[in-house]
Amino acid sequence: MSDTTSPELPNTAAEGPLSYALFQLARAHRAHAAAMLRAMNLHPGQELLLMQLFDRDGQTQAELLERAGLDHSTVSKSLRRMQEAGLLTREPASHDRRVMVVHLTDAGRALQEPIAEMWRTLERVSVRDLTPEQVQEFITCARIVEKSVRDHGRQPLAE
Amino acid sequence: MSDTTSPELPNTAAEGPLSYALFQLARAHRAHAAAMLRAMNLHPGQELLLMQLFDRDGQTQAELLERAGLDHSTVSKSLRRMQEAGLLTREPASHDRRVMVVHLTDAGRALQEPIAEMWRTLERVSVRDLTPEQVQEFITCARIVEKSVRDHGRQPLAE
DNA sequence: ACCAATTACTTGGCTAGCCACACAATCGGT
DNA sequence: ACCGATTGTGTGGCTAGCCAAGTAATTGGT
Repeated sequence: MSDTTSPELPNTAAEGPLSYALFQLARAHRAHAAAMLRAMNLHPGQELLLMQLFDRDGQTQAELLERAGLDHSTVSKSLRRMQEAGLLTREPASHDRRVMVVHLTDAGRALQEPIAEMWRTLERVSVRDLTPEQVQEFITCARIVEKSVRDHGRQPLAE
Repeated sequence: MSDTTSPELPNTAAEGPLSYALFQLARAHRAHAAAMLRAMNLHPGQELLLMQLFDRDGQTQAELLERAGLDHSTVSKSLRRMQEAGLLTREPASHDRRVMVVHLTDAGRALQEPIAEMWRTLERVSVRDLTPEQVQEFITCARIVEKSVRDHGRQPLAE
């Protein structure tokens, strides 16, 4: 079985306690999600595009990459592999022959419930030792930090 | 400039609110770290190995991958590239010719302060809109969730 | 003393993800 | 009507990261 021991924290990590804790948590969390995704023959990241298609089938690649927040080349390659895997189809739009319209196949739609179950399981495990108040506070803080980081990207120093 | 708009959250994400918020936060956070690492000609992940070497120079690859929590092949390739970049040296140990002992070069050691500064900057941006109490609570919860996820990997169902 | 098991590392193969570049189709200004 | 700018997508190249298989050196059991 894989090594589940928490990594030793280097001294430099003390320069960013929250950042380093977040980084380690995210890796463990993502690894656990990846293991469940692999059980349904999906690679990490593919579920995000599928989830967008569950909400609205027939989106263009531009819409998908915008909503998923990914690079266009990443989406292009990932969709091609999922097409080869029989999860979706890609056809050029009639009105604009540049855009590729993406549709789920039955096999793709069949993953909706397994993916939802994956998120439920991941959530159940994650919040296992937290109080409901801690869960809410964590989510609130996560969104605040995410906004801070994103805004800083736009406006490096607004002082 | 890159797209800093927060991705649209799919309906399926509601199945795991904390998990999805964590996932989105981690991506934005990591992207910001990656941008700063790129400014010092480092790729994401390389700073983790360097930080271990800052703490103790002359470790073996086995020690490094254990402490960093990475796959041995990932470490092998990453160290080779950093060696080619002149950041470190790898030499077989005299007592056991299987093990590779890793030493920092001057160029590698020179990155200690820039990496520390990167973590400080990342931390400053991250906690910008949080109270000190929220920061502490977030770190506490992050460690609890990390432990829950790791333990679940070892012991899927202990009921 | 010898051979199997273990250990440390390397390599190959795959996908995610980014950037940079290329290309085709559409749009827009003149 | 034309030509430049923009938009949507694809491709190549790079690294991270995982798994699986392979190699070399050491250890251990008989």
